[in-house]
Parts: sequence; C-alpha cells; structure tokens
Amino acid sequence: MSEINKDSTEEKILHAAQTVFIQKGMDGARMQEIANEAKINKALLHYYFRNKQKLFEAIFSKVFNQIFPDIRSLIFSEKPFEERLGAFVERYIDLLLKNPFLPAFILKEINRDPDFLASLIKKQGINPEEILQMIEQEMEAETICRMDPRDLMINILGLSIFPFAARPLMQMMFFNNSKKEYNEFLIKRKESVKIFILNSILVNKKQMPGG
Amino acid sequence: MSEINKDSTEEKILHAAQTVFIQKGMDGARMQEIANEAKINKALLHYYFRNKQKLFEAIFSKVFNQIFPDIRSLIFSEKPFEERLGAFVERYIDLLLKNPFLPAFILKEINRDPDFLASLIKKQGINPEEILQMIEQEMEAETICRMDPRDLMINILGLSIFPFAARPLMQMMFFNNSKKEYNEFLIKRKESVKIFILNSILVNKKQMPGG
DNA sequence: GTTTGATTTAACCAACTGGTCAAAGTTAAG
DNA sequence: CTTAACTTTGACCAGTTGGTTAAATCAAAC
Repeated sequence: MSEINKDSTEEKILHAAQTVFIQKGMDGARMQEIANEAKINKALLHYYFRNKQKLFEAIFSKVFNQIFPDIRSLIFSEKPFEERLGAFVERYIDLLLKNPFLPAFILKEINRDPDFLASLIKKQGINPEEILQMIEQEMEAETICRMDPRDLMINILGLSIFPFAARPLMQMMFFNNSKKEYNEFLIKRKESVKIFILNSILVNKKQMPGG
Repeated sequence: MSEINKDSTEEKILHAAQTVFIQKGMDGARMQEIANEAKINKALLHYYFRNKQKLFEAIFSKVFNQIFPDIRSLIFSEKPFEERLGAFVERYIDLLLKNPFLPAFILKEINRDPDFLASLIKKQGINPEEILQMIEQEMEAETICRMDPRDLMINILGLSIFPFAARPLMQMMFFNNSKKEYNEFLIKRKESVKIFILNSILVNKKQMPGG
C-alpha cells in the first residue's frame, strides 16, 4: 500500500507545510508548527522529509511550478496578439486571485536564496526566449509599438503581480484597509490592466473601458 | 557629550542593523550578526535598543520614510501633468537604483506584520487622497484618459518597483543572469516606463522612444 | 501466529537565540 | 581625587529549534 495510499500522511504533510511556509516563509516557519498543522508528530515530519531544507524545497518547487501553468498554450495560439495578451493577463490575475499569497511568498524566497531559484529554472523547461521572439515578431508586423520586449514582459508581470505582493500597503493607502473593496478592485483589474497595456502598445488604437 | 557624539555607537548600530535587516529580514537577522557588523558587543546592542523588535522598528521606520521622499513637491508643481508624471517615475526609479534592496525588504516586512505598517502610515502624514484627487482633476480636464485613479497609481508604482523586487527571477529569465546587463536595463527603464505609461493614458498622443 | 517491513511515537539532545547582569571602564563635573 | 553618570564588556541563562533515536505499533506476507 506504500504506493496506493500516498494520500494519507505525506499528502497531509505537504499540505500543512505549504500552508505554513507560504504564511511565514522559510525563516519564519517552525517544524513544530507544520507538524501541528498536519496533526502528526514532529519526528514523523523528519521521517518523510529528512530536514527543513528538503521539505521547503519540495514545497517551493511545487508552488513555483504552479505559477508557470499552461499559459504557453494561449500565448502561442493562432488568435491575434491582442486577444492572446488579454487572455494571458486575465488568466494570470485569476490564478493569483485563487492564490493571493503566492506572489509575496515567491518574491521573499527568490531574494533569500537566488541559487535555488536558478537550479529550478534550469531543471524546468522554462524558455523565455521564444516568448520574447514572439513579441518581436509582432513588432515586425507592426501590430504593436517597437520597444524592448523584455520591458513589455516585465511590465505585464509587474502590473499583474504587484497589487498582490504589495497588498497590505496598497489596501491601506487607497482602500481604507477594506478587504472587500480591494478584492473587488483586483477583479476589475483583470480588465483595466488589459486595457492599460493594449492602450500603450497597440499601433493606432485607443481602447475604451467596456469596449 | 551624550548628545553631541551620537554618531559613534548608536549610529554604528543603526547602520549595521540596516545592512543586516535589509539583507536577511526580521526573521533571518541575528542580533549577534548585527553586533559583529557594528563591531560591538551583543549586550551593548541591547543597551541601546532594548530588544530586537525595537531595533527593527527603528530601522523599518527609517527605511520606510526614506522611500516616501520629497516627491510631493514635484507631483504638485505647476508644470503640465505629463512632465510631473515623468519626473516622478524618473526620480522614483533613481531612488530605487540607489537602494536596490529596499523593495524586496519592504514587501517582505509589510506582509509579515501589516499592523506595524498601519501604525506607521497613520503616524506619518501620508495622504494618498490628495494625489488621487489631483489625478481625477486631470481626467476632468481630459488631459488623460478616464480610469480608476487608484489603478493608475498602482500601475505606476508596480512598473517602478516590481523589477527591483523580482530582480533575481527577471535577471535570470531575461538577462542570462548578467548583473551588468540588468543594471543597464533598469537605467533605461526610467525612460521606457515613462513612455509606456504616457502612451497609455495621454489623450490623442503616442510617444516615441527618444522623442 | 510469527516474521518483516513500513509508520508512528515519546523522550531526548546539542546548538542557537534573544536577552540579562554584575562588574569594569570611561568621562566630565565638583 | 572623588563622585556620579554614562558606556562597554564577558559570562551567563532560559527558552526555542532543528534534528535524532530507540522503542512501540501496525499491516500485510508467509
């Protein structure tokens, strides 16, 4: 049964570890707290994952891959660039709405241990090159303005991710610290970010909200 | 002399603490390491700042205020909006270029302890309301497109801050992990972000790079 | 029912961490 | 010089933390 019933303890540990690590980060998390959260003994934790580092790496890899999902398919579809970019932004913000603590967690940990990040990226098939090339092709075709495609990529990511990563500050400064209002704002942002970007880069076009 | 020569030990501690805290964060920093960095005894650390929390709060306040500098003056000058926004972006990115680790540090800590952030904002005279109003006036005057002014503010901040906060990831994905190339990219961004934003929001205008 | 291997537990440990304390050093004033 | 206040230090402590171990439990195979 060692293969069939893997759900039980190991799964429980992974789930608990994810909860605690995302909330507290590697430095702030305590093995005891993870054990409590999983309702098991601390020694059992070390039985399944030799040490904290190993457990953390398992969680981080899982979470990190989770955030580079099946986006490729919609980026490289046959639809016009405008639509593809819109779909990307919408899907990405949707992903973050479902996992609102991922951005802060990932930013924290990639700054703490960039080397592990490097090994992850290499191990995975992440290939930004082809995305950049695709963007450059669109510029050749003059559907979008000429600019450094890396600027565009980082703009798209920043506009999507930043409001989640900086949530406590933004919510407090601009939304009277109302959680509800900020959530509604984030949902509306799926549209407004799309418009903001397209307005800037589309040649000879100005989008209007709700258009 | 207790007032005149404040530079000596207390200053040394603050400087060391800032270095260590920004690098490791509250959880990752060790009092012993701060003491070493300041080349003093650990007990002396507790003599000047009763405990870690107090020392951390001193540093965080200092750093946090540092990042809301004299920007007000250029936001509310008499110049046209286009210029004021450009100046803001440029000055802000310049500020971050001089303190490239502040964004990651601040994002980390505001997510760890949002309550302390709240007390800081209230204690200080930070008033986002008037900035939002100013933006709304520009929309009334139809110099810029109509949109949620909070969206615009968060876009501006995100476009400026994100490349610093996510640096390890962005540098690795888009710049072959070349520190030098990424630095040059960040400098160019003072211009490209400005253009990107203005392109999006200015009514009836498309900026061209170098224009 | 006994053997065998995987799971689970309680008790324990060494290292680390924030923090304390009493004593010693330093400085300026009387 | 003496006093008194402020600085600085080394030694120490109690609590926490990641991690270990030996024994107990359990489930299936024989």
